Amino acid sequence: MKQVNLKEQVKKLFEEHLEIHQQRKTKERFIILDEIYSRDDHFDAEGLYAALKSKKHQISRATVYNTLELLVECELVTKHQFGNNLARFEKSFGYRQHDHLICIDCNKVLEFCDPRIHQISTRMGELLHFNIAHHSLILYGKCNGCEVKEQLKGSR
Amino acid sequence: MKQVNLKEQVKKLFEEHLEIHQQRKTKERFIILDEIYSRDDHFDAEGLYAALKSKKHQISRATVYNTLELLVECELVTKHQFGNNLARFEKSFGYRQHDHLICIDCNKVLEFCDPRIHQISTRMGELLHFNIAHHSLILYGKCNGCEVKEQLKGSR
DNA sequence: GTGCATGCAAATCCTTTGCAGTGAT
DNA sequence: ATCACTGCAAAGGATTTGCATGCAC
Repeated sequence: MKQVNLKEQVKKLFEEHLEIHQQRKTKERFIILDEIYSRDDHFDAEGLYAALKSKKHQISRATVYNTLELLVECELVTKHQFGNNLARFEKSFGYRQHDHLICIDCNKVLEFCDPRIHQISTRMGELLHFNIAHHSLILYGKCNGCEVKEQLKGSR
Repeated sequence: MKQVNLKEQVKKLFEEHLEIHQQRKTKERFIILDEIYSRDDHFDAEGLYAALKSKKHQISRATVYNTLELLVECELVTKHQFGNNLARFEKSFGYRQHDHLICIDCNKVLEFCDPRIHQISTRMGELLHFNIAHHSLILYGKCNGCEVKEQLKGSR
């Protein structure tokens, strides 16, 4: 039942955020939030739109973009730019802060944590007089599978 | 005369790269390389195109994009995605590897170095069986100036 | 009822592509 | 002389915007 509780929690948080900012609690917004917290990947706006459509929800692209922005603002969703110019998103409530590792061949995304990143962030903020809000660390490389595939191709 | 030597060095490196890959040494390519190594900022493709135009060089956008890609391939230029979906570039030969700190209000870019990032990169590569090629670490925050400005606005 | 949010389509921004002409090899 | 590279303009993909309609308040 952990899933259910998580969804209820984020829904409550979203409602609070909307109330505080005097924004409306439309059904579209909650359908989108629910869909995002049903997924477990790094999706893009178009993919989310398609998923909603396939579930017979008539929600426009504009609303998808609009709601994603709202959810990023209230920190229930995180936005990433993984190299290509296509924004990717992931749910962010209830998960430990983490960073990403991406395969430059197959685009597979892995996650990892390292406390040193937070240390670096804090230290550099102090040193350079910046009030750090968040960060993005992406390691680009080739995953084992793609590495092997390439070697096979090379030796042909 | 350090500048001149640097420009000569990168020109030589670019020529070698072109020869090895059997690509042509066109004057446009060298004009673009020279312009990039005359700058000292994080520019975008359009800005580079505009700079060339203002210097009376008739170089098309297509060639600018094409050459940037070439220069990224031979590692004379680095490409970044700083949040928004607009690629930014900087010269990368002769400079220590570094990461970036960006003001989310005024877009100011600062640079910093921390050896721990390389350690993290190596460690995670081993742990997750990735052959890491490069990384991107961006710290987002507010610079002192913007921070002060905001406080003034708040207390009005 | 008021006016914010939606849906739709058009507009915009950045980047890539197709193609005819040019110039490096 | 060949054919990779260029310039141009059109296409493309992601995102934003304008406006009429709908619905949360």
